[in-house]
Amino acid sequence: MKEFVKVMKALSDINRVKIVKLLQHKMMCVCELQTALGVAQPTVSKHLKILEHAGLVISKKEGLWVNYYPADGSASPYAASMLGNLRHWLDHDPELKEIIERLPGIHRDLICNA
Amino acid sequence: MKEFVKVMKALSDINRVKIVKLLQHKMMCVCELQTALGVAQPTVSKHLKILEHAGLVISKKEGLWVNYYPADGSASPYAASMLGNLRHWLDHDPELKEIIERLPGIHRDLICNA
DNA sequence: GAACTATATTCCAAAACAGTAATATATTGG
DNA sequence: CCAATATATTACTGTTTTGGAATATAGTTC
Repeated sequence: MKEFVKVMKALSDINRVKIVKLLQHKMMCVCELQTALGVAQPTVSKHLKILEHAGLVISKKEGLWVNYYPADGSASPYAASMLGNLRHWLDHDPELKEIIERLPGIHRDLICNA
Repeated sequence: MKEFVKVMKALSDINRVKIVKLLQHKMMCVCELQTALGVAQPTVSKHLKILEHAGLVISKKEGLWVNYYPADGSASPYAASMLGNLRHWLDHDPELKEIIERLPGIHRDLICNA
C-alpha cells in the first residue's frame, strides 16, 4: 500500500509527470531538465529524488553530469505499470508537445558551459 | 495532463485508496465507510468528493442514504485504467484485508440507526 | 592543490492538504 | 409543519508539499 501510494504521489505533480515523459523521449541531465521545465535547479533535483525513490527513474553519474533515465520497472510493479501507460498517455498534451519541440535546442553544452 | 494529475492525486492518499478498494468489494454508504475506515464523517465525505471528481467513484442517492460505487471509467481513461489495475492490486495488503474481514459486520442498519 | 562547474542538500516562506467540530441541507415519518 | 437522521459544507488547525536562495559536495582541469 505504501509503495503504491508513493508512486501515485510521485506522479501527482505536473512537473514530475513532465520529467518522466521527457526522459521517455530522451535521456537528460539535471541542467537540461531545468531549462526544459523552466524551474530552479534544486527544484529539479528534488523532483528527481522523489521519482527515483518511487522507482520511476534511475540516475547514472558520468563525470560531472548525472544522467537520468526512465527506470526499467524492476523496483516496483506499480512504477512499471505506470511507466508503460505513460509511454503513450499524454502524447498529445500541448504543454508537453511544446517542450518536446524545444528539446533539440536544449543541450548541456549550450546551457551549462555557456 | 490536469485530468491525469487529478486521478493520481486522488489515489495518493491511503484512505482514498482504501475507499476505492472497499467499493470494488461492495457498494457502501458514507456511514459504513466511516465505520470501516475509523475516521470522522466529514472526512469521508470530502474524500468521496475528490474521488468522484476524478472519475473514480459515483454516487446514487437512495432516500436518506447516498450509496457509492466504483465508476465505470467512462468519465476518464486514466480513472478507467487505474480502476482496472486496482481490481487486483493491493489484494494482499494487510490493512485492507483486516477491514474486509470486518465488512460483514458493518451494515448501515447496525450503525446509523443504533 | 586551486579554480571551476554540475548536482545535491539545507533552510525557509507560501500554498495545498487532511482531519475534526460545528453547522447546514435534504429526506423521511409522524 | 416538526422531529429525527444521513450526508454535505464551513471554519479552523496542524501537517505536508512546493519552490527558491544559499550553501555544500563531488568531479574535472589546470
